[in-house]
Amino acid sequence: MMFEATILEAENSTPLYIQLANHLRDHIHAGGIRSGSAIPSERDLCDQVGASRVTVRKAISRLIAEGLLFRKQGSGTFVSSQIEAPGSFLTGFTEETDARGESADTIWMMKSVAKPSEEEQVMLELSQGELVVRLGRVRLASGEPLAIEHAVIPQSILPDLDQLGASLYATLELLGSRPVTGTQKIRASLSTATEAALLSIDEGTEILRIERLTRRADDKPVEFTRSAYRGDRYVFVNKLRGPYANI
Amino acid sequence: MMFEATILEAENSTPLYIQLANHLRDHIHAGGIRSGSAIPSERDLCDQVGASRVTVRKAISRLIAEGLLFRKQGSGTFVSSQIEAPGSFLTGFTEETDARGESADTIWMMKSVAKPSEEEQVMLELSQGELVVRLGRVRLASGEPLAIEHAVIPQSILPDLDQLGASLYATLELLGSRPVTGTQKIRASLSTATEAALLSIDEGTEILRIERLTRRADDKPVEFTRSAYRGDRYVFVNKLRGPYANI
DNA sequence: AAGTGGTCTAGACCACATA
DNA sequence: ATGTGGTCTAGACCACTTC
Repeated sequence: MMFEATILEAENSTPLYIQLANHLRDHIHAGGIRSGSAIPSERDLCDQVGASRVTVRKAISRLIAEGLLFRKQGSGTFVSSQIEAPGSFLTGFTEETDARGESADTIWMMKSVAKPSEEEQVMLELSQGELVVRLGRVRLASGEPLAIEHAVIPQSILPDLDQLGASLYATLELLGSRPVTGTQKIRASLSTATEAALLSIDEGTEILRIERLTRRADDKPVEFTRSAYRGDRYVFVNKLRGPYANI
Repeated sequence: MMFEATILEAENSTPLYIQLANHLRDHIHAGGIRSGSAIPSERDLCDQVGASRVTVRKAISRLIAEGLLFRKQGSGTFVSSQIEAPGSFLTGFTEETDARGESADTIWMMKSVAKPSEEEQVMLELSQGELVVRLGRVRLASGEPLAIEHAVIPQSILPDLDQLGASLYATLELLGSRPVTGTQKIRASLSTATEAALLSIDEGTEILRIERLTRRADDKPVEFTRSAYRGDRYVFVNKLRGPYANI
């Protein structure tokens, strides 16, 4: 592989290391480097793109954080063998379903501004009197009901319900409230009569319940979502990565 | 807060940025800085400990990856408000149970070297004829059965069963095969008769099934574990972090 | 011995926040 | 205006892998 010095534009407001990471990612995805093969050494990349080694390492670290590359000291930096999707994170239902090759649909049950419950007030760290947006949805995969989702968002974060597009996460990103951390609680349970009706299953069938609280970089809670997934059709897949994969 | 230049030892083989991260973490946990308060600026830390800014930033990035700190551009670096446990990762049953303040116990059902099943051969990417170590355990929390775990490890990674201490993960770390990435599949299900007997529950009760494959930094599979948790007592808690929290 | 990633320095300029 | 984090450079030495 050989990059040209011209691929990085100093005038571009995007940091050099992100530009370089994007170029490398594109090149690898385009088949420029096979899985298991080494990318050029850090010093070679410095020469090729005209950047310092710190910058090159930062670009590589980003792709390592995504799971696309891994380093071997004294040997080189290599393309991971993973078949998996690239480093999306904190994905919503739509992205996840698309990634599995299924079509995602939504039946809206609720979309309103309301007073928070006591629990929601605590979870979302709301100030007295602050309102919330409630989103109730039945989620379909390949045309069949798969999950019930009930999301609660502080109104201060999503002041206008009309701003809400197809994807909640895409909307939040646009509004500068992209969630970057969170906590999920997952447990096995049995379906209630209401859930059974909405999901077209029998009452008392196994259900996977997921409770998710996500936060912005400044730790402000963004979204509290409770979901109930059909236990017979849904498997929660979870990629693990140690905190020090990159640093 | 004021650090002394003497806290960092150049002769120590531990990198400076890790020494500094450890000192900062200890200082914060000892109550030296309250949640929400700012730590000293990066340049101040440089002066105080006699390190370059790159090194100081790397130390801080590590603590951000752990979730202990967060940065606000133009403003400062602050201690996160979380009450949660520090940044352990890919935790095993023992660590997790301890963290909840419960006592963890184990009843061994199996500890042997055996031929892998076809599925295990594929999952663990074994070469022809390679054997595996099987560990079958009932896990107790506060004296009551909580889960059944069945772990499979390539014999090449754990050649001597006597090396196995109380914690599988601690042993793997010692052997240089610390898992750093992995994939988990979680689903809701109902207990079989055998599981019900082992867990002291009724047959057909809700069960949370977890399947986990972990890998080393060089992508070699380390451990394939299937677990069955009592649905009425166990909640799987999962912290989320975007890939770019640090870089 | 040569090449690779791992660590580290001492500067510099920019964008943003706070006052 | 000052201080903060965000980016970037051009070197250096070390530890490890490979030949």
